[in-house]
Amino acid sequence: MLDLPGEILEPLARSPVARDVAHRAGVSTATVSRVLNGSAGVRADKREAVMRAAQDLGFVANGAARALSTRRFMAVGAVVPNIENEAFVRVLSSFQERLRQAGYTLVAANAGYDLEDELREATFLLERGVDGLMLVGDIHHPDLHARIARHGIPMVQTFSLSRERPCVGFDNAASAARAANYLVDLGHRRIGVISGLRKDNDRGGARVTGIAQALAARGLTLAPEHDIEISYGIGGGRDGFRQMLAGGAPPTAIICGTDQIAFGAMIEARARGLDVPGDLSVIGHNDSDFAPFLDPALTTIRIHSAEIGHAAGDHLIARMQGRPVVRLTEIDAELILRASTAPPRKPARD
Amino acid sequence: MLDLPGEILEPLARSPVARDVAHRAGVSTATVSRVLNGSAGVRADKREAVMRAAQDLGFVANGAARALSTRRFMAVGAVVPNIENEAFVRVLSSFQERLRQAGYTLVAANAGYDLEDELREATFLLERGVDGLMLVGDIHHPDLHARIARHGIPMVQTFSLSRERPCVGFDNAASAARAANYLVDLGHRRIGVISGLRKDNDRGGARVTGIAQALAARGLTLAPEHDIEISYGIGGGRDGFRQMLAGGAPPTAIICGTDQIAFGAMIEARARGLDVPGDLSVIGHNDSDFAPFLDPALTTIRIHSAEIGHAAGDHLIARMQGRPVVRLTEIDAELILRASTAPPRKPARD
DNA sequence: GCGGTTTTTGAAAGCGCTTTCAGATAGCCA
DNA sequence: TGGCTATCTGAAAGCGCTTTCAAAAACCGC
Repeated sequence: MLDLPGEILEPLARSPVARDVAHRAGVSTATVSRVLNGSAGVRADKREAVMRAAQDLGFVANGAARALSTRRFMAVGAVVPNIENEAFVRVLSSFQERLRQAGYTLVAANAGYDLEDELREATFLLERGVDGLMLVGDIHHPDLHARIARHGIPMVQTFSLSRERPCVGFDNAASAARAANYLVDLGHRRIGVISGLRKDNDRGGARVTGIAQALAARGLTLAPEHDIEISYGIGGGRDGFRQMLAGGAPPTAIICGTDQIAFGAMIEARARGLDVPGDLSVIGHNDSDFAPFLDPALTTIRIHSAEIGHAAGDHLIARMQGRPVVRLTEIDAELILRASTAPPRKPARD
Repeated sequence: MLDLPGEILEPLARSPVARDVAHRAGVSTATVSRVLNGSAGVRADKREAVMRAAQDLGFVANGAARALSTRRFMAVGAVVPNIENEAFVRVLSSFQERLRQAGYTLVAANAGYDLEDELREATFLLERGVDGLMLVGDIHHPDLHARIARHGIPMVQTFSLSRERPCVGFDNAASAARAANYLVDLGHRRIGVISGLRKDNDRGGARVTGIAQALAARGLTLAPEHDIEISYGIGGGRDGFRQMLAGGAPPTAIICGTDQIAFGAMIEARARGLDVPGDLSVIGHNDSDFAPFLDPALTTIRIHSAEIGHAAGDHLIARMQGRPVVRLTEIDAELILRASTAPPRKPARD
């Protein structure tokens, strides 16, 4: 059965509880609790005795009982659109890192870009008793915030900025606009966009808006046939670029919603005999691992995922501990210049 | 404040508890519990009343209290080496899908390829009261299984097969051997391996062993200078292939621990003027999203991650519900042939 | 060695739910 | 309608921990 060194453990019949420890140490459960939670005011000898007894018995406090008693679960929930998406995974990972350090457990759920599903998953987490909640974006089911408020737990939104809610993110419109301006500065006049699904996705929407506005400010327009919305992934990028070519004069540069989409678009461009960046400049989003290794290396907007996760974690921890926080934390996205962008071969003049 | 339609809600002072619902419905908390847990034997009118009262009050049962009472947390833990790794993410995602359907919550933790850390994280989850645990691989800290046993909860290992423990996985040695045999059949004689870190990683180790044995069976050997161990990632693959070239006669084919490594190796090969697959055949592992889109498209060993996750989930759910299960589930990995492998240009004859 | 602190300590009361058990109701048949 | 059984229902006892509160013990200066 069990073979921890030194002592035969109780037959698995019942795992030890605080009372057992108290008994063995010759104190009350109150003292056991005090010792195990590090509160002061326990005489050294008793403290020792409790420690040893707990050790000997292999005592592990029952989390449910503790949670019930303290009314804190020491768990935090996160609902992200796609738990398999690299960008969200990175944020979750760094978010969890912080939580873990503070003794919290992360419980992540998948909303699949659907507000109803997001509400359902968030509700599930609330029922589980999470002490805080992380969401992505600023568009949610109308009931969601009421439900969260009802539980009286703090919430923080990530990835985009919000004027109403606590958030940690960046200005999607501004960073996409920066990419657009960069392309215009290079001499591009016909610029296209391939974004992922924009429904219920403020990030995607804001990016396109930002680009359109940036172009407008320079006297250009985002032609409808150059504004493509497709499903995520490399395949989506290929399809998207194909669609774009189907619509009249081809763009000389495109901005893509993710690096995967950009990769797909580059593949399709090459398949059509177009040179990147000679005939087509390409900009991605997220700075995926593979972005610097593509051929040509991909210019992309780097989202500082780790910082977002850390900041969101710190924010929530602070609020759960009743400390003051700033409502909005902006983590700047950064345009990483690589080889997939260049001036258009012959400056388009339309 | 809150604005659910129809009724003013209690000021957030205290969220409603079962007693409130009981009061409002004119029944006891016992009946409330019975209704909310769907147990039979409650008269229709009372059931209705309880349902409506719960609805009106926005009642959500306190998970901790329920867990304390039922002694089941309805949560399952998973400790994976790297929560950001695509292969593990996919398994976690499908694993969670199943758990979620059965009403369980997944709590995932990161072990970082370190047995001590794995033990620590698993202990943390056990303390939280998970009802089941998923691990990766068959190598663990010597104390880990004793601790799990002490909590009396079921555990399932994934990704590799085990002769001792319940598991869902595939035969890493056999599938890697298949890749090696395929290369030998193509006419390759000098075959190299670039694997990720093998310390505390039975999957990596088994794969290399499988390859070495397959080669041996065909009268070939895996030269030490062609057996490279590097850190994961595209950069690792580049470095690995560079190292391999530094050691004498270059291989005509390599098998890589992940598609990322394979991608890196291909980049390095091209940078050296080697043609893939003309001068070098490359096989990866995992069939990542980008594998079919590389140039040339990558031959790789596809791990059926979704099946592993589902099977692991089903296994654990069954055991938590006291149903019988098979101890070992093998999910075959599959060699996906693409364009990165071909016969060697001039059959090596040494 | 004594009265008056200042620490330590344990008994006991929850936390909010489930579940047992016995009593109350309803249902059924004669 | 009465008696007996089959259903329903509520009171109350936990689940295992934290925390309050008052009592006990230790400490202190004189």
